[in-house]
Amino acid sequence: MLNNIDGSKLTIQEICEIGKSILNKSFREINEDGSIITKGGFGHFIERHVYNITPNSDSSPDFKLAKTELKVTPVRKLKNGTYSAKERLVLNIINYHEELNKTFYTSSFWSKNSILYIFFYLYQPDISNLDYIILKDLLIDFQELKTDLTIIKRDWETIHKKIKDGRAHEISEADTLYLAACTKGVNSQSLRTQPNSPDRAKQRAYSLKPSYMTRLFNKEPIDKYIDMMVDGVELEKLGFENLIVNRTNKYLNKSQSELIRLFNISSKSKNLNELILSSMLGLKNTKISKTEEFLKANIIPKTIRLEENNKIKEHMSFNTFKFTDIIEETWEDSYLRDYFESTKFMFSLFEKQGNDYFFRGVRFWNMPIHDIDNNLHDVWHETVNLIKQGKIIKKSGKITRNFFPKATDNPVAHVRPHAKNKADVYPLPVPDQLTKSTTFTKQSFWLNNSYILKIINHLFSDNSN
DNA sequence: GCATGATCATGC
DNA sequence: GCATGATCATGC
Repeated sequence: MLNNIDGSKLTIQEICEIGKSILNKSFREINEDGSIITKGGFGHFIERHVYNITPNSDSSPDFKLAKTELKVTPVRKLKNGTYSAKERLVLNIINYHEELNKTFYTSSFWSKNSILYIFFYLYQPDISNLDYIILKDLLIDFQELKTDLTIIKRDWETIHKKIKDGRAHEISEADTLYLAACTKGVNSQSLRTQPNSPDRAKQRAYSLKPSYMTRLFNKEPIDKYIDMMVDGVELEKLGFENLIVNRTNKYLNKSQSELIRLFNISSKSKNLNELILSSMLGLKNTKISKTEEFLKANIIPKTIRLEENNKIKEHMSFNTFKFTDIIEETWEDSYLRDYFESTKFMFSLFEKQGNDYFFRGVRFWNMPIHDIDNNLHDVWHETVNLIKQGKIIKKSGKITRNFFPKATDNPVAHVRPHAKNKADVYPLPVPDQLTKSTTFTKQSFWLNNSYILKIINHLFSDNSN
């Protein structure tokens, strides 16, 4: 496009000026020699054809003078007209040995990615990737995003601590809020050695979570979202999760009815507890899940009720899956695995005593990789196998019995109906052996109440927070 | 009483 | 109209 420029010598202003000139253009329009784009090649394409940079794998940023890293990433348009990031933004690969003795500001993450210049293009499933359109450019200087930087710094320290502790093989994306260590390799067999442990760990790269990328892309109509007005000093000292735990601890052991009176809540709905939690955090008329921090970090609030016999009555439900989709997946790229590896939960615990439920606090949790890749994998694998064989219905009648894994079959999860009613169905890829039916009631994966109870007992066993 | 199947309530 | 979070109902 511009052959007389040298990307390595451009200033930030010049980079952005050139960047603006390719907005609303397709890759085909930018490209002049008809070259194709291979997987992951969008970045190289822009480097080569727009900025005259020869792709390399330096530890320094692409634009040397401007100390700015170039990124090109897809968004997709949802049915409701809004946009969301299609993927996490993958940054540099982590060398566990080299990162060991670094601090945040000397880390490979910071030296390469402290300033990002990002192009978002619109992904569309049925067209050639050369026809994707560049929708937007965005310059991100993390120094200027104070709250984000505080959280990202803490995220980096969380990852760093696992490396230091010889636990790189236990790293999970959901350990952290905005900055994550995602797997990056040809396959799950891309293992690397790590310091302080004989166990080999999956190759990982720093990345910005999809939820965070979605917020970056949608930054303009910011009035729709509300920051939690977290205090910078407090955030730096405690970290986001402890800050939330501390704030809500003020209301420990108060009953639901007392809290409703205190906060003047009139609703009788099922999300009552979420409204109570919002009020504890000082949010007026805003759901916690709609706040800036929860949106960026993809934290899902869940309410847990402990009964008087110290048991949890209900299992925990998740999204339904399509029988036709799940059999096309491999475990490594399955929706289920991705969901649990990248989602953090905020559990708020209410314990029953007499006729009321008493607030026992809030804890954050994400599923350990070991549970994901063992027990959860078993349930998923068994389910996929049954669908592929058309082995679904065991006994048909007023109450239908099915072959899917039960809560008693596995310590972590099981499969159960999750639908409007029995007639609310998805198509089966293979007709059911017994009934020849080509559809079946929508199902979802559920976490066993016994598993949740174990987690709760563990999370709430130390009363230091 | 528990495990599993069935369905409700809300919000977008 | 449907996804999502949550809870109810039935049968062993």
